[in-house]
Amino acid sequence: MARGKIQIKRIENQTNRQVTYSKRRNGLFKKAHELTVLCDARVSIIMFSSSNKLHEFISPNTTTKEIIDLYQTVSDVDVWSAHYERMQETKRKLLETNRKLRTQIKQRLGECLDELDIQELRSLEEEMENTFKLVRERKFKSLGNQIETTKKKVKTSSIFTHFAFLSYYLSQYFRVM
Amino acid sequence: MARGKIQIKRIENQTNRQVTYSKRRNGLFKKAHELTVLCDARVSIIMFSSSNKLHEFISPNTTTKEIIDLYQTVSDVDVWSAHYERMQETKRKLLETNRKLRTQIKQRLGECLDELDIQELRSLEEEMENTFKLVRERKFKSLGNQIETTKKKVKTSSIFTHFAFLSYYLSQYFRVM
DNA sequence: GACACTATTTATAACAG
DNA sequence: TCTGTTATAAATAGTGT
Repeated sequence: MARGKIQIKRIENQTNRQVTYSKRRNGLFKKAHELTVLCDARVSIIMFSSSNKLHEFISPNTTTKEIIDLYQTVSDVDVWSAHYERMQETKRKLLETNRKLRTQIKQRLGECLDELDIQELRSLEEEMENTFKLVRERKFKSLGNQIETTKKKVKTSSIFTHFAFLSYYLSQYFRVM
Repeated sequence: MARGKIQIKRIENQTNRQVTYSKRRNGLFKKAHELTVLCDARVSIIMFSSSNKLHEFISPNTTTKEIIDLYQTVSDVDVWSAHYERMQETKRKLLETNRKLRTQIKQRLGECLDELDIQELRSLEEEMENTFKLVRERKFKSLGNQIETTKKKVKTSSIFTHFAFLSYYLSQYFRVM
């Protein structure tokens, strides 16, 4: 018997609370099911008891995941938004950085030079000149290393192989100079 | 009046269905609220009407996100991972692209040349040489444009300004040659 | 469409076994 | 702790405004 009007406030007695939780949970789920059938709706109920026990209801012919995905799509107060926005921002910045890097590379390939003013062209020219020298030196050094290695290998390699490399080296050497 | 036992089956009349949906939804939310207070529980209800309208209930002092996060932790249903993984993958790829672009630029600044073999050095050398020429030509052309502009402006500019620019132009010209 | 009424059904708090 | 009973509160279908 519901003796006296129910006061809606926390049931302090642990046992009564537990019993009421169980009963009302069933009631709630029953109502949810009726609503589903009567009104052709989809309902997801997720609940945690005071002891953090999970109970859920989900309308037949759907899944909780489906409902949550839809919820995410439809609702503006997007539970995922904090993460999502942050990642979107990161992605945006990375794309922007990549774009700038690509422009730099293009300019170092002689493209998009129109965008540069005379000062920028001068810097770039100087930079290219320096790097060109560095690369040339490096290549020369690399060739030097190779000929050293070849000298050491010469005893075990055929005179033909040795000669072939020497020819290549010399051609590169004069190309470089 | 609830005249006659309610049959739990879809209400075919569109209007009645809509009304019942609204009424029962309120009833359900009220019950959920009572359960929250009486039993110290947390409840999340997400529902979609037959016309895909979203309605939700969430216990006070919590958020839908919290409940869903907890739900995900406790149950095995993996709600966000699909989205999350996809974005992580995108980010990873962008960072990788970014890294490669930076390496290319460094090499075009004469750094990190150790990583290149002789063939790569040769390509790079050639590329640098070509670009250097392009940049030089471009600068020369840019200077040419400036002197043209200056010629046209000469009537309205002082002879001093004109002479000063010409000196600069000539210094650049001989620098370029 | 929202609200008011009301006969009835339904849910349930307190209690009992 | 659970299951059942029951007096009573609450919900609500159908109707009217």
